[in-house]
Formats: sequence, structure tokens, C-alpha cells
Amino acid sequence: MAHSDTVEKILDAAEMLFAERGFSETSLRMITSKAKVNLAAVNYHFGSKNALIQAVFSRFLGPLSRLMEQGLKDLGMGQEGHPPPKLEDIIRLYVRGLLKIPTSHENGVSIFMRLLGLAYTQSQGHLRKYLEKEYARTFYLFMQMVKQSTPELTTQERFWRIQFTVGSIAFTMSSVQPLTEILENSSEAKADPEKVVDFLVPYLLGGLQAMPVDK
Amino acid sequence: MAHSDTVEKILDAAEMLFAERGFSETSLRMITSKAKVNLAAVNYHFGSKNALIQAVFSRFLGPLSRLMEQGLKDLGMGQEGHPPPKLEDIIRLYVRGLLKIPTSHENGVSIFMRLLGLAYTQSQGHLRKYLEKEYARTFYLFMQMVKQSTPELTTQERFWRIQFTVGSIAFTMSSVQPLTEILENSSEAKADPEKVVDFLVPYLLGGLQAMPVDK
DNA sequence: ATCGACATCAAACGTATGTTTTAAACAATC
DNA sequence: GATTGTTTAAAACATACGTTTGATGTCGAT
Repeated sequence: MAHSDTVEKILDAAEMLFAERGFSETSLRMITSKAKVNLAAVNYHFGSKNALIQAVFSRFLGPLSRLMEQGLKDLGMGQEGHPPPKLEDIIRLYVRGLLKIPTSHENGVSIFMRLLGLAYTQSQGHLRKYLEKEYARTFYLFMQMVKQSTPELTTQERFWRIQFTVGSIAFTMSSVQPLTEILENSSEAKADPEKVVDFLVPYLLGGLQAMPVDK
Repeated sequence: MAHSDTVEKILDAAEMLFAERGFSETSLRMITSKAKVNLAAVNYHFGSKNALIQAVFSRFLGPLSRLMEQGLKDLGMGQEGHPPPKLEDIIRLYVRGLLKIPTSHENGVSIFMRLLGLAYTQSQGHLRKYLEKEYARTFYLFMQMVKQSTPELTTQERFWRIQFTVGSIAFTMSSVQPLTEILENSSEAKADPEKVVDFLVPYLLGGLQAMPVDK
């Protein structure tokens, strides 16, 4: 057919290259040559490089936020008379959700997490603002859940603990590959993302449930 | 005098701009115009943009690692018959060290942390490798300390928990400014880096001391 | 006062970038 | 079979970049 999967091919290539090298460090020519499409195709289909970056995120986050909202409902979110869910269940829900992200490649999780990390640190925050606007609802729901499960925290302390948690996840996942290389060199067996997640959950729970700062 | 403080002015400007916008997104022309020096001065004094990036880090990390090693000695590191220091003291030592980083600007901490975060996520890891090589000793000492204080963890789980910790710190500090803006809009008083650190320490301790994963 | 080493400056270099344009093929829809 | 939307190809666009050059300035030492 005339209309092949050019768009998908571009998104696939861009996704991998962005995760490997960052946004600014990845040129359209790299993307189109990896995707084996014409250079002009990007501007034809997406309009600009920035729009392509957003499109890469949309493909990830659309399904993800739907998955999250469904999971929160399953945990009894908003149901009258339902006991507040355990914090551990909430964390597991999100971590498991991240593992289930639909992706065309093997290492879907780490690619996505690295992209998310980049979105926060790179690109002067214009991407971060886009994400916060677009997925504010999902994030708000998560905050509500955590609030129910940690009534002993002040609003401020809870906010920051959630940020610490997001930070742990994003930063770690964004550098799982380089870090595993270190581990392999220095000793031990290789650590895949799934294993890292097993270590991550108890750590995050320990942090979130720690004794609050006394005022 | 002919030799003014051009080098310092360049480092100051580069430091701030790198932290604000990232490395690739900051051009030499931005730096030199902010520093009010000639464009060629960067290549004259530093040789290349990459060398400038490393120089920015050296100015931070030199004093910092010396501070850290001294602090570790004060805690009894390596002294025969000395009881192993408490984990909380180690964490506080490092967090306090980060706060004491000598810097020419007000927001020294957050700038430095953001730079460190960028070093890990950006620049294809060439900067990360430089840092690990240059400051391997300081990091190794820290690992040894934590090992003494968390004998119940396996080497692998300890390694990852330390990574989670570094991630929390770097990611959070690298976005303290944007995050405080969110807090101010949504509610509450403003949160300065020092206050964030007060929240951070118990969180990190809770994570590091959480029940280990059973095998 | 002169020399020589270092510092600064404006200007240019070569290259890579995102984007646009033109043209020609191609496939699907009506 | 004409029309419409996709795709490719090749080229050019203007711009921004890191880096280099060569002239000029500045200083302390001789």
C-alpha cells in the first residue's frame, strides 16, 4: 500500500535513539536513516522535531495512563465504604504497570524510563510541562491514593516523598544499562530490569513509610 | 592586569547555564556573552567545550571529595577497634557536605545536584565515566561505610539501594526549583533546598534500612 | 625601551542542524 | 481513470554551532 507504516517506523527509531543519546544529541538524519525513510518524512508527518518528541511520549503514555486508572479503580479508588488500599499495593500497581507498557522492543521498560528521566532533566522543562498538563489527572489520582494510605504525613512531606520516589525510579531506570555494566565488571551476576524492580519496591516502601519529620 | 579572572567568569557562567539548560543546549556563545568575555576565550583557556564541562565539575568535586574523606575519617573510618558508624551519620555527613559546597552563587546545592544529574543522563556517559574514574576512591569509601552499617544486605541489594539513593538525591535536587513552583501554586509555603534535605534524610534512611528482599 | 609571552578581540571557517522545496513515483478511493 | 494522500529522492535553505586564525593589546622581565 502507498501508506505504509512510515509513521511507526519513525517513532520506533526515534524512541530508541532518543533513549540512547538524548533529544538534542539525536538528529533527524539519524532517525530517518535508522528508520530507512526519507528525511522529509518527519516534517511531513509530525511537523517538527519537537512534535515528534511529544508523539513518542504519547505512544507510551496513552496506554499507560489508561492502565493506571483502571488499576486504581480495581483497588477500590473512590468506592464508598471501601477500605483504603495498602500503600504496597499502590506501589506494586504502578511498578507492574510500567513493566506492562506496550512497546515494539524488548527493553520497553528501560527505554521508557530513560525517556521519562530525560524529559525531566533535558529540554528546559517544556516537555515536563507538557507531560504534567497532559497527565495531571493520572498523577492526581496517584497522589490521592497515597494520601489515603499515609494519613500521618503532612501534605508537604508527602509531596516531597513522592518526588523522591519518582526520582528513584526515573533516575535508576534511566541508567539501568550503564549500572549493570558496572556490576558485571566488579562482580556478581547480571541484573535485569525485573530484578531491579524487586529490589526497588521494598526500598520505596521503606522510604514512604519512614517516621515523619517532627516539627 | 592582562590576565584577569576570565577563567573564573567563564566557569561561573557555564555552571549556571549548564544547570539551567543542559550541556548540548548551552552554546559557547551563550556562555561567553553571559560572562562578558570573548568567544575565543573558551577554546583558548580550556581547549574545547567538553574540557570546559569537565572543568566545571572539577571545581565542584575537588573540594567536595576532600570534605567527604575528612568527614569519613572523623566518623572513625578504618580505625582499628572503632565501632562502625551509624548509617544515619553517614547520610547526614554526605547531605551536609553537599550543602557546604563552595560556590559563587546562592543556589550552590541545587546547581551542583542538577549538574550531577545531567552528567548521568546526558552526554552518552562519557562524562559519567570521567567522574567515576576521577572520584572512584571517594565513592568506594562511601560504599565501604554503608557496607559496615548494613551487614544484613547482600552485596547486590546494597549496590542497588545506593543507586536508588543517589537517584533520589540527584533527581530531586535537579528539579527543586520547578517542583517548588508547583507547590507554591497548589498550596503551602515555599520550600527551600535546606528544608527539602530535612525531608530527604529520613526518607533515604527508611529505604536503605528497609527489610531486605528474601530469596 | 624593547622584547616576548600571554590575553583579548573581531572575523571567518567548515560543518551539521532543522526545515522547506521541487519533482517524480506510488497506491488507494471515488 | 482522474483524484487524493503518501512516500521518495535530491537539493537547497538559513541558521547555529564549535573551532581556528591573525591581528592587536597588555603586561612584566630584561
